[in-house]
Amino acid sequence: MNTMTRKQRELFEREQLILDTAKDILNKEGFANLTMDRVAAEIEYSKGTVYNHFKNKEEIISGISCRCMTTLIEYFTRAKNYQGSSRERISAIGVAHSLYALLNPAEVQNMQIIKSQAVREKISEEKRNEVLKLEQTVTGIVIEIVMDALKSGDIPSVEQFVPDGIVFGLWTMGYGTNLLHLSGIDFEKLGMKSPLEMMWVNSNKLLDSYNWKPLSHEYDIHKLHEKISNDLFSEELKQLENIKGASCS
Amino acid sequence: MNTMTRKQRELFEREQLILDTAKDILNKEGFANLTMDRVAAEIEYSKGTVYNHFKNKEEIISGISCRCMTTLIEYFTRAKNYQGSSRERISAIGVAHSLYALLNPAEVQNMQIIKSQAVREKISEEKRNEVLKLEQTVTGIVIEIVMDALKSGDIPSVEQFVPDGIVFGLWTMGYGTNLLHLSGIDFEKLGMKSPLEMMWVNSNKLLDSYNWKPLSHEYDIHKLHEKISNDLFSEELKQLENIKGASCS
DNA sequence: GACAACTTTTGACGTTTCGTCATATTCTTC
DNA sequence: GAAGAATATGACGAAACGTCAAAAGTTGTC
Repeated sequence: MNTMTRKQRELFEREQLILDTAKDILNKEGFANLTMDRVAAEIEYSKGTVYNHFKNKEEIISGISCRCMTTLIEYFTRAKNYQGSSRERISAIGVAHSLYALLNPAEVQNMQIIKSQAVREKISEEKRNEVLKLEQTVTGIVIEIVMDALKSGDIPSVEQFVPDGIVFGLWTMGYGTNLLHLSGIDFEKLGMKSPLEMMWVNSNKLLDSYNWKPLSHEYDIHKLHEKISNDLFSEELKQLENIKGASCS
Repeated sequence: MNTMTRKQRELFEREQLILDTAKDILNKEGFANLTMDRVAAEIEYSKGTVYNHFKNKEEIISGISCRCMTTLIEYFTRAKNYQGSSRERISAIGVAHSLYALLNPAEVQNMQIIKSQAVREKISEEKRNEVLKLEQTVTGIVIEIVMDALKSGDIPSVEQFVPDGIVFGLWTMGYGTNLLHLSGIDFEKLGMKSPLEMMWVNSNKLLDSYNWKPLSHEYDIHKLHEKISNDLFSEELKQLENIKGASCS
């Protein structure tokens, strides 16, 4: 039995339709072309109806962002549950992040938009907390892995603030990488490795410097990356191939 | 003799006035209240005149951002010219970044805004390149220090892509930290160190992992932080004290 | 199935802001 | 001081936002 009445279901589905439509416009035509009238026209309801669902444009953005983060959380959860050493599991988080960024470049941008003050300041307390909570879920997953590593002794617990330091380090590198990715610099042309590759190397170095065993010189980090990709994200890898293939032809 | 005519000087000064005014509004009342009419009223010129200087609102933001980056570049240059080991000089970059973020919290936000797609897509090619060029100046300074360290042997040049990796790592951590700083999470309340402190620790760990001598266990990183602050940024430290004092009373 | 009470949808409307442009004003030069 | 160039002005049209009274639809009751 469904817990929702038909009415509620309809409402919920329309909400998704609005988000889908808005996301489409956003991806295809950019933030400037995302207007309430446009969304209303596209879903073939009146503007008032759209406003019944979302108090303003910014809350639609927020809604899109939340759905994006839900996908990310799904990836991260898979990584957390990876069968392997704690170091492999935290590495899987890195792989998850990369794959997510590659598969959903537009979503990475969206998550950027919602972080800008202009959008943030127009969103209701409630919605802001929703985003915050999802963000905490994400960091929560990472913290769990770090805690496991501390308990099992894979990380020596000599220093204080180790978990925070590691999570903070990975978090900042991840977001910074996304930001750089959007900044319009073509790294390959400058003779640099791709941002995601550099991030993979650097986050491994960071983990090493926290003495998270086994240290990366004891194995091949690129092979591990491949192994995790295949083990956990084979489906996503295929999708990626399709996208790449399509954009080349 | 001045190279500009009086007319040009007036124009230039008005441009600065517009930027000052806009920055004030932005800081005090947020992005939403920054309107062209408002700026025009405040500087006591007509809207058309404002549009003579800046093609649209976004270009004003861009202008503010450029001025902010110029300040940052000044700080970074001071750090680069610090008399000491290469490791101390790169550390000075970290100190410069922290101090900058503490002294100009609003500017950090502004630089965030300009990175958002919504603003970016409305800025002319020309202005976008101006920002890009400043950004390259910033990274250029850091790269110079890394190169010096490689030449002097402070970093062993075993691996390829070392300079890019280091710059990329510091860059992403820096921007990520700024982002986190704005995200509205109160770290102290969560029992964590402040973002800037965590960044300081993590970036030192990153430098260690690239084997940048002397490694941080050979000295006290917190004392070094203090020393650099006093040597290079005593004026800025005083300003900081004033701000803190004011906000407590 | 008729009626009342309640919910949802609609789109016209007032408001704000943007960015333009014809006109007015000021400045420069001869 | 007049002609011509440069600059400033603010009224104006267009585009979006967000609201709200009225219309349409739904549900429950007799």
